Amino acid sequence: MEAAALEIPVSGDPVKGEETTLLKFNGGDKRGVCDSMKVHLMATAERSSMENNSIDPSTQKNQEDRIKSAKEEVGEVREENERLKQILAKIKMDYQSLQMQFSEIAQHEEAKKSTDTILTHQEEEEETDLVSLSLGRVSSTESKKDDKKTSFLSGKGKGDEKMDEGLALGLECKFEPSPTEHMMNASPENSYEEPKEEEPSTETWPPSKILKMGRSRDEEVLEPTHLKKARVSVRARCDTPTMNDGCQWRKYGQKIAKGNPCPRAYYRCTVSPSCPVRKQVQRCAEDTSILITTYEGTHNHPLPVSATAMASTTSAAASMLRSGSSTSQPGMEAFATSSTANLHGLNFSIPQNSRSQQFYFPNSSFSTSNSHPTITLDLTAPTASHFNRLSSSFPSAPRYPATCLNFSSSSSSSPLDPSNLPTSWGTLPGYGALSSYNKNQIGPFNFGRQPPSQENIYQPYMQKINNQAPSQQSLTETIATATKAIAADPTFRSALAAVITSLVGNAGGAGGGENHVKGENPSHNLKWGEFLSVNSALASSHNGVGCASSYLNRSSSANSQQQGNLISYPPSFPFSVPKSASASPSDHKDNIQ
DNA sequence: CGGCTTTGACCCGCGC
DNA sequence: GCGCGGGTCAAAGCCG
Repeated sequence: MEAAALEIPVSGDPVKGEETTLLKFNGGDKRGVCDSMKVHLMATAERSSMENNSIDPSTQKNQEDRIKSAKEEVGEVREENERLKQILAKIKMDYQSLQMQFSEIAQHEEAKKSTDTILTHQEEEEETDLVSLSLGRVSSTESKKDDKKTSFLSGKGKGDEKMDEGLALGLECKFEPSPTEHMMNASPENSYEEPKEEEPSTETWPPSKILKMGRSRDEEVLEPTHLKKARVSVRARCDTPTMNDGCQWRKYGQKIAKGNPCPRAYYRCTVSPSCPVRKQVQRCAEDTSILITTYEGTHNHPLPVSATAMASTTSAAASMLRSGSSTSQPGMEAFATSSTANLHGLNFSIPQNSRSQQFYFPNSSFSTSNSHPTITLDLTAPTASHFNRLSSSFPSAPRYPATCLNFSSSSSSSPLDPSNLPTSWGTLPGYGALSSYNKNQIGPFNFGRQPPSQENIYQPYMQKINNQAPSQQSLTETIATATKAIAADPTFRSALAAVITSLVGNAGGAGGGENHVKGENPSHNLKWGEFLSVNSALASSHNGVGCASSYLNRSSSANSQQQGNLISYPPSFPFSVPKSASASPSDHKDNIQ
């Protein structure tokens, strides 16, 4: 507030040449005015009292005049004070209004920048081969913040967040192999490109594809070197050595890769002897709680229903990757721009010429390294901290994915929460404070564990397990989101339509996949809701450890009533219950019955 | 005993 | 051509 200084000449009798006193005060300060008046009056009184010693009628008149003048001055000062107060009030109001306007403008700017920063961040990520792709995982708080942006998509209550989260992943990335690929492979390049689907969501494999999928090296050699199999990398927080994607894997090697002290394990699909699919599992060096699973190749056999979720997800991602690398950029750009808000984000990095073009979708990313185009599904980082992946997302970010399957997080009531862990977990060597275990629990994205031998390599890292919580969105919300995305982006309509079809059409999880070679999973015969419910029950009764499965289980039981309500959710992630995370054949021996 | 994991060796591609 | 690193093989060991 400005100081309006008033100088009030307080003069004595001019005639007598009395000294003049200047009273200064701040206009807005009422107290200052009063004090000034006091001073003035006191000075006047003193003079009058002194002058009274030599009483003189004429001087008395002068004193009275002075008093009057002083009173007048006081009145003037008061008026001035009032004026200044008014001015001050005006200034204050103006300031407040300007402040509000500024805040509004700032908000608008941030909203605009949110999309701009996307591109900026993508440039940052060009340095890496694998660009993070977080499928909408957002913290609970962040998700609320993002509600503004995505509210038009979701428009759903909080209660359903959990379920949607699991489904969101499917919606965002799950594609029915056939329709999606047909669409995506429209470009000439794709005609001979190796299928990137890691795990097809359905059994409907195009014959041509199956023929392509030879495991023999001879066939692979035929592939153009520059078009090696695309890879789909899934980053997820998981306390278990590998995440259970529902498929059967056999470990055939392990190496210490450069730049990461954590060993990289190599698995191959054992569902079919000739299945060419490989996967690599490695912990993130910067955040060992994050498990990076990279899929390569395409299954040449029907998949268990439990494996279709991840298969669909990776398939969709791979399809997008291929599409992005082969189709015209405008298409992808359109997809990116229109889907950014709707689909919780995919970050596409599509090299064009020497420089990669990236299209940001908050939680997902595409990138193509030289020989292995890779798409990373980052299920670890909140959308907002997408670019803080690897390191910052874990410690700081609330672990409440808003839109995706929650691979890594668990709520306070999560199975990973010590308070909820089976008591027997307390002493499991590989899990720090955790303990022994019995069986894996069934469930979608069941991050199963591996035998102790394999867990050993991760023992040091298991100690970082933290309590994490899932947050999921409703199926309807997700579908609404996808629907809007479709509406918004013509180039991606088909793909998302396929996704939705796959999600909804598969509801009930009937048939589809076949049970594992070894060990039947009774839950396969259950509908989605039943599946979840059963899983919940099993989780509690068998000391289940699965990551995502437990989350979904929980969400299922949370949204419904324990095991009571059987919500028929699409079997996006109906994974089986392997004993080990790798879901190896042997693992299924111990499938929960 | 069968099957899986482990792990060192080997192969291959790539960059210098 | 050489070295490095990624990926795979396969024998040995382990486990149920």
